Amino acid sequence: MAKASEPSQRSAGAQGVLDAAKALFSEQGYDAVSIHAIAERAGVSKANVFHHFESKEALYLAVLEQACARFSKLLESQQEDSGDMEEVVRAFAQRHMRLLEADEQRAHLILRGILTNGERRDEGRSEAVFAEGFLRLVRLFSDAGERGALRNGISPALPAFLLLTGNVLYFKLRDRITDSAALAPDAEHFVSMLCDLVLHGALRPTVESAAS
Amino acid sequence: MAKASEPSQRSAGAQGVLDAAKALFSEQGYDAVSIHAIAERAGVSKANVFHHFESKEALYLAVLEQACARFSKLLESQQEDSGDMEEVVRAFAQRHMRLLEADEQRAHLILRGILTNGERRDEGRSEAVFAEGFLRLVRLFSDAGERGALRNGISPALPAFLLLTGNVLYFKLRDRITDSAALAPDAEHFVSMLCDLVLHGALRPTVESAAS
DNA sequence: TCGCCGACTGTCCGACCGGTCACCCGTGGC
DNA sequence: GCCACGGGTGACCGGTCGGACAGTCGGCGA
Repeated sequence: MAKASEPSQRSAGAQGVLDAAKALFSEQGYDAVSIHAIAERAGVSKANVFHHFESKEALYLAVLEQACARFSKLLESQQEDSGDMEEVVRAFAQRHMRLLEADEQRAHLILRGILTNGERRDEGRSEAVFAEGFLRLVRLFSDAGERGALRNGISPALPAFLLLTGNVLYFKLRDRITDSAALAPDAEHFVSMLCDLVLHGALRPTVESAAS
Repeated sequence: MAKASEPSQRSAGAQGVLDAAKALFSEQGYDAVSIHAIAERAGVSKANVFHHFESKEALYLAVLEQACARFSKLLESQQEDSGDMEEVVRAFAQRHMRLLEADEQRAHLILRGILTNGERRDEGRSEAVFAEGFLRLVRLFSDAGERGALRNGISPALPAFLLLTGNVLYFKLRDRITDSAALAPDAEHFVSMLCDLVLHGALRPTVESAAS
């Protein structure tokens, strides 16, 4: 049977189930979604879902795996050799945000996997794709630290952490903050401002950055 | 019946159910926890749970309400009139982190309510307790901005956002980062470093902060 | 033409879900 | 002695869950 294999190219029916499951899981979470609901949304019978995936858990894992794989692929296709490190960091953060916004279901799915700890249903896959971006950013700041560009007492992991979690939480919460306290007019402005603050807060001042 | 009232002083049995529910909800989420499991943990019968709370949803809400009320009370009991604003911010963030750590179940419960959007089971209560701290911090930075202490292009909401979300995500993820990339030896160091970065990144440099 | 195979379905199952109900029991007031 | 009452219980309800299974159908290679 083709259930356990991973041809990365599913049959049309299986992909339809996968898409329906992705939509529902991403917005309601694992427990709140029934196989019946997935089948209905995909326009197939419930039994057909089990024909393509051997269990609900396996289906969830397949959905998440596909999401992580695509996100990861897009993330690592980002080159980062364009001159000075400030620009590299800004470009990275900006593209990271665009990656989140490119497929909101995918992003919410992965974030759900990271933020709902304990359950361990995803076998750490969503965590891994987060760590991937995180470690790349850490390396950038770590290199800067070895060049003496980091301020004293700042761990290289901190600005990396703030950049990523800032992006992620802005993405998750933006529609619930907008009016109470204006954070930013849109995502691009937010990322720009975020980079500005974090870079200025983490890096040792240079000569040309004397102006505020 | 005492079900709908809110005497804030439950009977011993009811509080036992409430405590068991808090523990389970906070670590598994609403859907994954059954009344049976709550009853078993509380050492009472399932029917007894319904004797004290009229539905599962009402029980969840009661748990969350108690958690939010206590967190909110502790949060607003923090005075913040101790000299210069840097120290006020540092103290605020430090106490905010201690508030998270003081009762991890409570913190996870509230964070779950904030991060699992959409479902709207909590009627926005956990969101409100987050906004409470957020708006207080925003006001601090907003005042600083009016005194001209904020760097150009920095919205007062941004440092407030970073401080709170930094705390929260460190709290949620710390045990899954520790070895891969050292973020901080402990929570107190993290908060200290976080404040350092955010304040330095948000505030206009003063004369005595010329040293890195 | 036939047989096979994979996609797909209707139907059924046991388990468990949230919730109800009649009932029991210890205690305090009369 | 007796009754009212609130905490607590076991048995039970309808419904839904994830999952199993036998079987139908259409296409395709021999």
